[in-house]
Amino acid sequence: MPRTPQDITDAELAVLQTLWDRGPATIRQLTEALYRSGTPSEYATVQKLLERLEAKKCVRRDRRTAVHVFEATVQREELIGRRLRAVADKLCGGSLTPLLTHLVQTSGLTPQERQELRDLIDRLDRPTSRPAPRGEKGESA
Amino acid sequence: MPRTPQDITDAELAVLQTLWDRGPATIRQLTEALYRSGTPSEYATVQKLLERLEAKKCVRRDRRTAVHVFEATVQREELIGRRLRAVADKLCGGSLTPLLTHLVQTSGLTPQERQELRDLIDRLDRPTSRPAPRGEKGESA
DNA sequence: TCTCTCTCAGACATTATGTCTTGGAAAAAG
DNA sequence: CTTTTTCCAAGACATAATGTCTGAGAGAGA
Repeated sequence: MPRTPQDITDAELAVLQTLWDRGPATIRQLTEALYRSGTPSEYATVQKLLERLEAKKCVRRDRRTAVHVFEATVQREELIGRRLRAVADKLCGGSLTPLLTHLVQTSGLTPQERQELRDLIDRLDRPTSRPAPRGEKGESA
Repeated sequence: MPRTPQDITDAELAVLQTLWDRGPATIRQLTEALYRSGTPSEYATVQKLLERLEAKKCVRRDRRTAVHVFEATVQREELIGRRLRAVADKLCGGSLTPLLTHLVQTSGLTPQERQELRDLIDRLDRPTSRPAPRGEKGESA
């Protein structure tokens, strides 16, 4: 049975993370961010990874400039969604609710997080009202 | 960058699914469940997959009987948890709450499912019917 | 013009993974 | 007890994915 190739590999993800962090960038900038040195091989590696990311529609390349500039076209959220769906497909017959149940039960939510979650669900019930959009939930890096 | 090997591959998972569905079984039983015929090659393939699953502690082999009997030692739930944690590690700095948020927002819950989810969360607040809640390593923020 | 960096295309090495072969032991059949 | 069948064990093998690297040309700038 043929194996399912990974949608995005670890090395590719590292590049993507850098693009997420620093915004559009050139190969050289990415190379220096990922490796310390800028050896030709490393440069070419990043280049290849970008080429594959482009083929996978995860990155857009601006070819108008002499030195191409790359930009992520896939957001972190989107990737998360993809991976979650992959897990659901392989282990839950495609349904996402088991994942939800699992997470609620095992992720050790604090009372505060539980309350936030409740609020989030409540907000789904009446999508018309748009309460304070300021999410105090800080993204941990 | 060395790539991270998959914890459990697709073919291994197929074997595991069969064990989950039918309970403890021999290689032959599994082979016939997975393939229709029982050609020696296919038998050996299943054998190899079981061997790897055993090495990964996902399956226990009872060697006391002449014909070994295999049993899953990892439940579906557990695997789900592992994969979710993998996603969290790679995309959310290890935190599971972003996954939770994402799922609540995008999985298109029906009003009934939303209510069930609320009930589930409420049950976490007063674990009266449930004895000690699952021991969790104190992590997260 | 000369030099430098870039792009492009593709080679390469390593590993993962699914498949298959062989050799010998144990059990079953006679 | 001998023959036959089935099983276990160890490992070879082929393919594909993935990370890395090389070389040829093109274009920009000094």
